Amino acid sequence: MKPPQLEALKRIALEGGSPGPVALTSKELGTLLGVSQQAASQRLLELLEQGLIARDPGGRQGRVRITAKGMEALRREFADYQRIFVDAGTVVMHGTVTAGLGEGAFYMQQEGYREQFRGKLGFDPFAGTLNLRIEGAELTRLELLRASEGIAIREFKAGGRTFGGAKCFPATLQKVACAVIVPLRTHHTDILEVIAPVVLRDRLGLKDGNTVELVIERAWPGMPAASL
Amino acid sequence: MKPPQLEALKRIALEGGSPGPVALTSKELGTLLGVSQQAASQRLLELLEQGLIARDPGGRQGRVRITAKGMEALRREFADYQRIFVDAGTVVMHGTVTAGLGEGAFYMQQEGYREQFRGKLGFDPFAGTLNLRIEGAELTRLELLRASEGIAIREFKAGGRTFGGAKCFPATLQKVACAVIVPLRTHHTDILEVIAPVVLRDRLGLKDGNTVELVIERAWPGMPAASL
DNA sequence: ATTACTAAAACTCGAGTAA
DNA sequence: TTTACTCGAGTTTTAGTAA
Repeated sequence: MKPPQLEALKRIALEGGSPGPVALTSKELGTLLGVSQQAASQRLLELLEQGLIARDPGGRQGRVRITAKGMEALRREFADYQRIFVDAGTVVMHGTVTAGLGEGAFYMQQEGYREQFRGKLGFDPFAGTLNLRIEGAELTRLELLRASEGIAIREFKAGGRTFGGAKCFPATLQKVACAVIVPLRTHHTDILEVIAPVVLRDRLGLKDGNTVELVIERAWPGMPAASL
Repeated sequence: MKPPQLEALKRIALEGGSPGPVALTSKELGTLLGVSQQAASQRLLELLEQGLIARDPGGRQGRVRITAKGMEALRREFADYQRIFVDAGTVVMHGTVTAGLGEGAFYMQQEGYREQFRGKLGFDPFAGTLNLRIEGAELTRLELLRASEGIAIREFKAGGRTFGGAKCFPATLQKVACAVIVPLRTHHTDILEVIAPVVLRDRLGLKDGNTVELVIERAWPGMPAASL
């Protein structure tokens, strides 16, 4: 299907052509598309020929509905946009460097976590985390991340208490490889914790209040389906 | 933006142009779009001129990324498709006529429900429900319905027990006006209950195992925003 | 290799108009 | 009213080719 035809089909759908039928003359469609009545008539004939729409048979003219085949075509298009906005393998987020309370370092000292990071991320993390505050519209992406699978970090027991499970995602912070950690028992905050084999603050000269760009890998080819 | 330009922008996004940049020559883009290298080059120039994409400045040529403005345009398009598939006012579902356990009739005899149906749906329902089993992909639409507002039916007490709240949606079953009832305390089943002023089984000659098409009104102009 | 210009071919559009 | 035909004008595309 050619782009102008797709545009027309989408327009008909937006006007209520599915499950339809909807009253829509070629003149009206032309106005909606910003083309002449003749051009709109042409589009309708093309869509008709491809079996993407049907015209009300016995009834009066000017009634159009989208066929199952037409809806299929639109759904394929919808899936493309979902890939772009929802299922994108890479998520970009901007965060403001924020002082943590030091708990990050406490957790990162636990050998139960460290051995998992070494094995699953391929690096030995520095015993501390960089806290990034996420704002506004990008909080949606944090939700997307929480809903994603990631690399599982098991819970474990040590020193008479339980350390909860988490998941992490490989990421890049200004060209430095790192990882984002999302606790499973999530305390819905706007803070994202980043670990790396180096001291990110020193390496990148970061100070509280600086804004950085983080590229997170949500999904990747050959991603282990089950790492639990 | 003209349809062919939108098509090209979407293609670039699918190839990873956001946050990009992605390596994409005009020849490759042409192949992906089914047009010549020259036409693809033309598209890139048009998109560039509108500020929808940017080319990698200092670096080697053939690297493209989509700008914030370009992503905005794609998001508008995405929103259109969401309107078509997610927010559509009318939901069409197919169901298989199924024998109920008779509880439907018990509930439909309660005056506490009947008076609400009379007032809010505008018809006096027959004291029984038609059970439709929903299958496969259409279960998603059932979820959509459960997430929709609908017309609220309040809970009430009678005979020493509490009858739970529900919501209902005006619907049409093979040209007969009816309504779909969704209990608030939903027992996530694949059964949809339909009520009508007539005995649907008799009126339409339905038998267990028949498949029928149900057109449900999820939203309508002038819909009461709050009926709770 | 790449991008993008020119010129001709191929389309698409809208005005006029028939049915 | 409406749809959809023809035809000239304008636009887009492609091949060839320069940079």
